[in-house]
Amino acid sequence: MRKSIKECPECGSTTIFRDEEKGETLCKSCGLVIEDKMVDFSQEWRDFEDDRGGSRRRTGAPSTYTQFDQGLGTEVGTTADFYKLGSEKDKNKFFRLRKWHYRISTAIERNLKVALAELKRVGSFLKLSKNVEEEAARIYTLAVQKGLVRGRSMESVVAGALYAACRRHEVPRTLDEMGEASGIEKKEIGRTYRFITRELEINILPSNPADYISRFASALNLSADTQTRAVEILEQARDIELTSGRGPTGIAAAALYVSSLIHAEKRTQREVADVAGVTEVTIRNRYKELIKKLKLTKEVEKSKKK
DNA sequence: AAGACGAAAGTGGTTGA
DNA sequence: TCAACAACTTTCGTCTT
Repeated sequence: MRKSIKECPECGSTTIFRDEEKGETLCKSCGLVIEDKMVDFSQEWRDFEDDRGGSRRRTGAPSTYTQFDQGLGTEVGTTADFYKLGSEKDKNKFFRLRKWHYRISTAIERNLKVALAELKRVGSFLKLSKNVEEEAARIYTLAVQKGLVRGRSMESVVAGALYAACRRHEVPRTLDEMGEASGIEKKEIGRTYRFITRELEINILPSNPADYISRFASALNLSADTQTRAVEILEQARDIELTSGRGPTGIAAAALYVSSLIHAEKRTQREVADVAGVTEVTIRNRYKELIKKLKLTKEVEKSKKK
């Protein structure tokens, strides 16, 4: 959750008013809109918890973040307001604020329009669900409002937001895949990803190797049995703390490799390495650890003889 | 001949002084 | 801010099937 502003940056007074309904934070003494298009953190309009309906606060269609301004816009005052102002000083201030607000909001809108198109493109390339795209769009919007795009390419922030959204929804894509889809170098995506999650205080659980299994397995045409076995192996590995500190894709790949040996559906290290985006060497290292620590040697030998 | 294995050197990121 | 460090990669030679 974001910090609330205490003083008006324009006039320094402390008469900050947060209008939840309009989604704006403004200064009552000079009228500056400090922040608009706030994110509504209140109750969702859907409510599956119980039937009382008391917590169902919002009605109507949910606003969407994949629409560039969520169908809402703001403007500072109108000319009618202008004649209520007395002094020359106030009038000048009025115009200045109006002008700046206009510039800022149109800039943001232009940016979002382009960025969200890019986001949808990359999202559909990666076959991401609508939910994930929404989440990514929300993250991106926040990033723009906080001015985090400055000094970074828009595309890389889009990619970072998508990556973060994937992680939150536990449908991880690797940085390599994200890079391929967006045309941004993976280290750049990693950097912006880390930057925006830190700045926006989004905390993300370290990704779970098991989340990768099904995708890798289907890329390798492995049976469901092999897949579930791989997940079991991962669980055992996690219990003896083999997984912490290691790259999740490497572990997932090794577990899948071992499992493929046990189920006599052998894939070469090369093949597994390619779909997982790691090298054979990493698979070998993880594989050795798994075999040794989990005492799987027997099982592998057994199925070899068949 | 292809795949598996392992050693050695290099890379990018994290951490702690 | 810099150096130490762990994880991972690249490269390459050797062994196994």
